[in-house]
Amino acid sequence: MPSMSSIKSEQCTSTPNSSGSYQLPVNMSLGATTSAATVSPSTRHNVSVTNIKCEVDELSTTNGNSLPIIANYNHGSLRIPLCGGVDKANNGEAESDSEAELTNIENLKVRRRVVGGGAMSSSDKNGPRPMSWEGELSETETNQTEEEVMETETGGQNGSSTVIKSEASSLTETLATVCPIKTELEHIAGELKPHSSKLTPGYPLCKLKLAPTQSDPINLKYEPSLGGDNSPLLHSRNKSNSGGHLPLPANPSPDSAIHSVYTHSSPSQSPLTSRHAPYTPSLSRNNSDASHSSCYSYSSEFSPTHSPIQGRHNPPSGGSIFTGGGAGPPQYAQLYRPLNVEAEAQNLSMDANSSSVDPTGSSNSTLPASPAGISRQQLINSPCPICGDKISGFHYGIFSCESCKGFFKRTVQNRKNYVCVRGGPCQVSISTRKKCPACRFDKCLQKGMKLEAIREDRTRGGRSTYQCSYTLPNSMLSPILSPDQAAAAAAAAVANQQQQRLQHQMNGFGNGSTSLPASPSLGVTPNPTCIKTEQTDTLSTNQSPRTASIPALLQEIMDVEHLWQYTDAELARINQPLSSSWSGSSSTSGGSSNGTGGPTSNTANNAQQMTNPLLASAGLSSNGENANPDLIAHLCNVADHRLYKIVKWCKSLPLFKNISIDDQICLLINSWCELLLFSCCFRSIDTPGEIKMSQGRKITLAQAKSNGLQACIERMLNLTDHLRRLRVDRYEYVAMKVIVLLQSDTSELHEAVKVRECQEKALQSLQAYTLAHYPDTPSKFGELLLRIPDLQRTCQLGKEMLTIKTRDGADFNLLMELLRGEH
DNA sequence: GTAGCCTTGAAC
DNA sequence: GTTCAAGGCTAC
Repeated sequence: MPSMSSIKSEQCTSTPNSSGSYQLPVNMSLGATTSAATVSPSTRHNVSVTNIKCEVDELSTTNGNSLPIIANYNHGSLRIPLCGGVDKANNGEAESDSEAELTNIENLKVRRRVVGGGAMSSSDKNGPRPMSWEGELSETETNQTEEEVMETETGGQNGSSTVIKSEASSLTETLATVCPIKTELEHIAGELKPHSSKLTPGYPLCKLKLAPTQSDPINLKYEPSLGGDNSPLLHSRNKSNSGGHLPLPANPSPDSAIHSVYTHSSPSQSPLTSRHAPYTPSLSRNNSDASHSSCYSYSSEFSPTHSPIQGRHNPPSGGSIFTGGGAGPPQYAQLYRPLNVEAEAQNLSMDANSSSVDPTGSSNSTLPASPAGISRQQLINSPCPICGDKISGFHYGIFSCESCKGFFKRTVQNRKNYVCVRGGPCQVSISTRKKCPACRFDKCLQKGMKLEAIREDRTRGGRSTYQCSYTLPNSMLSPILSPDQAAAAAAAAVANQQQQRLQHQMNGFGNGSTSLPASPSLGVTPNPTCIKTEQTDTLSTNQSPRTASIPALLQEIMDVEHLWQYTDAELARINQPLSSSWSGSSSTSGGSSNGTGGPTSNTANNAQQMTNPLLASAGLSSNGENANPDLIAHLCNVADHRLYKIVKWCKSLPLFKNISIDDQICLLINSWCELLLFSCCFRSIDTPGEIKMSQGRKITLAQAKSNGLQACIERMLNLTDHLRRLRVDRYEYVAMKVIVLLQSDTSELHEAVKVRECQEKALQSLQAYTLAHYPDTPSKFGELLLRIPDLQRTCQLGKEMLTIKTRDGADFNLLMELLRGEH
């Protein structure tokens, strides 16, 4: 993994060319190896823009690294300096370690996607109707195990905790062999839970944990062979997991860190989703096309030995492991279409027609019924996978009872965000399903209910056409899939659930009718240059009045900007320890190093870190008067939370959602710091000479000098001055963030072209916007882009400083892991 | 808020 | 016309 430091610091003078165009600093990210990023002329997207062409020239640095320093924009001659950081040679060792770690992880990475990803393409419109038969089965066999665990958990808080650990452990073991990254997520999920419980009142992040929220046999049954943990990082974490914290490994992988926070916090980009057409966060009944190409995977309640499924149909053409002829339950494939399995583990595809089943339950095939199969009626007679009640039909993606159907409908339609007072998971049964709606909803998602099945327009009648995306449980996978494949599917199952949950959470934002914080209030000082702050909820996005001169894409980007911001409630909770009861013992991240409240670094470092621009960029900081030794850990944890916010934000971006998960992670690794610092600078536009932190706190250059942060703050001030001079408004700001995020010139990208195209769209939108709104300053677009190299260099300085300041061994979670990874 | 029953309407 | 998965209604 190239590091930022691989780019040699260099600064040039920029001048516009005679044609008025600019060279785009394409290589604004961190790659040591760069490629030409060409933004080809395009007239797409209904945006009238000047054609953009970006090319990157490479320049050999003194240490032999290829340094892209020139981007030719629109045949222009303006040479944009690319600012780098320290010489790569200075960080060669660390980088090497990082790369080695990444290589390990990369090699072990779960296969998430279908090659080609075309299974869900619109060309499959002639497929069968979705669902009808593809759905839940009896959990007769699994109930016992589940109930046993539930009984344990109902023993109280301790019991609950035990169950959670047990499940996490089980899942860890399940995934450890082949899915080290996912396993890391489990650890991080557990670690971040305390964070979350303090952070988000409406829908705590703890609910985003990857560990099953119920005692799910999916994760309990599968017991892969261990010993396949090839990740030193994972191994380290496994060993130290007992404490519930995440000790940093000796050679922490920045990739793993980002991956962890990324997938954990927002798995909305599930392998399934990644294959979909652009996915709208809204709950709309708008996917009829996609529905015809729907693929199904198993519900999570399969019991292979008690399968109620009857296989009566010819196996799909093309063949798959599910089509019979071998060991395992091939009959399942004739009724259930394991999308996730196909996508992630097998790259299989099942022909929809061939897998169709008569919705009435009557056999329409001459194939003999499977001994294990049952009719639809038998299927309906099975217990509801959520509560165990009688199944009434196929509702929102699974076979469920009427009450759970209604509950799911009410919860989604009314955008309820329940919070489990116990922190979950609570038992959900017929007798207890009313007790904890939070856990019940969790289980609905876990079992496969789909948010998109709820019709936004509340249209009645008709057949629903959403995409069904169950995840094959390991109990089903194990006989027919390799442990790798099964684990991949299990991971996808969890991710799918997380995706749904996050989606629901996102849909709840900004809606006053929910129990969530009433609105996505901005956690930072509103910028005076903000010309529009349309904070529409996702459901009403399409109906919101739009300014015609604002490109649709830009508006979409703006619409998710609230995810970047902290709510007032979040800010209040996060900042609480700064001013009151921060005792140190609650250091959620530093449990292994400073959990007792002892100092983790000296006072000087403390003071410096309190005003560290990176922490400041997180939107939170101390005023420097709080000398509590654990403040550093707290602030860094705050920065961790900021990373989570970034993840949530970026995964909701209209462009970003269509990028593969691997590339999303890569992009995020490369740009997270730039994004943070840029937001901090933008926030400070109205305070010349000061970098504005949260809640009105500011840091001046003089203060920075005393803390040894002069260089970084100076650059931040300089960048802020430019932003002020350019009168960067909020739309431009959000567009630039996306452009910074979508750097396609890192060698790690699997689909660099796709990323480049996405960036191109963002560029076009920004250009169209600036031309439309600032016709008197046609150079504004180019000048905005010119600020990105400044941002990069500033970021590099900030990271270096923070890295130096924290080399005393303190454990600061993701942020520190990222820093140690030289990212 | 829950949950059983009813109504609706697109797909077949 | 039938099916069935949506949303609606309403007693509790």
